[in-house]
Amino acid sequence: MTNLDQFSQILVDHNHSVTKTRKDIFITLDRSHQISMKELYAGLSNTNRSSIYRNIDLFLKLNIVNKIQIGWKYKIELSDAFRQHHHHIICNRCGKVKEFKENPAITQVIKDISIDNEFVPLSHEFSILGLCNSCK
Amino acid sequence: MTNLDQFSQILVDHNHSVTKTRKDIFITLDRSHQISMKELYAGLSNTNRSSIYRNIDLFLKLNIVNKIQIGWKYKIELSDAFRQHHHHIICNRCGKVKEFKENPAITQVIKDISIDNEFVPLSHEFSILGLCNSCK
DNA sequence: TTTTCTGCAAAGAGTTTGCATTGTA
DNA sequence: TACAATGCAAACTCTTTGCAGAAAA
Repeated sequence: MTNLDQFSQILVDHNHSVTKTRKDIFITLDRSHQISMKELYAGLSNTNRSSIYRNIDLFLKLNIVNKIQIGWKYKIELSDAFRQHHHHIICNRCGKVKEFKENPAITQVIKDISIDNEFVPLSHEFSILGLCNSCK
Repeated sequence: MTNLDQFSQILVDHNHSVTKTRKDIFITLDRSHQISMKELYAGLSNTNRSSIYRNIDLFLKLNIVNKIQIGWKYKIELSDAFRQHHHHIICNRCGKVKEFKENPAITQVIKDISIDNEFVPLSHEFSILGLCNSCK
């Protein structure tokens, strides 16, 4: 099953239509690692901005995408349902984003903290900010 | 030395004036854990929004405050220079934010990942999202 | 007194909304 | 066909900018 099939299935399961606009947005996201709203609607010039905003909103609710903070702004990326779970290393100077894989130590910390706080963890974010090899 | 003194010292050290507006903003931040821009300028009705934005911008550059993402929006909080380093547990339903202390396992992960990626880590963010005790 | 900071007003992003039209199931 | 989704235009919120006057060094 391709990512696009899986995506369509999620829409159907939640009684949403599988439209051309939605597939186009999904395909664009699937091709990029993380993308800003601006880049997204620049790359989809035939699609109205409102529709993109409405659909990203829907995708967030259905946990198809995540919103991540990069500096002052945010970007969108596909959720763990479509990509291996990972975190971000962000260069403060050039803004470049690298990814690193989830790590058992992180998983354990989340478990411990959640128990201490009587909290049900559903997701988490972890970013390391600093200077990349070429900027340091 | 109080937080306010330390704050003034940072401004002086970087050749910025210690103005009433800046002190007012700092005092408000010092009284709240994390605060949105809206709450900030609502609480400082005598101060113009532009000045608040300009000063928060300055505070970010001087590492007096941090920007943290809470759901779709961001909030501002004092940096580690003024508060014990910590992370956030955020309830997806009610939006409540709890804090938890830095943990040696996290520190170690950052060290390992940074070495692997030839990266100089300067700061990091870690948030656990899910459901709090009253919402679960 | 000189330089930096603030308030004001206006402009610019970014995002949301209502409604008529179109497309999907 | 009935309902959900889209496009369009307008409104709204959030943030930034230029400039003149006020405050800090």
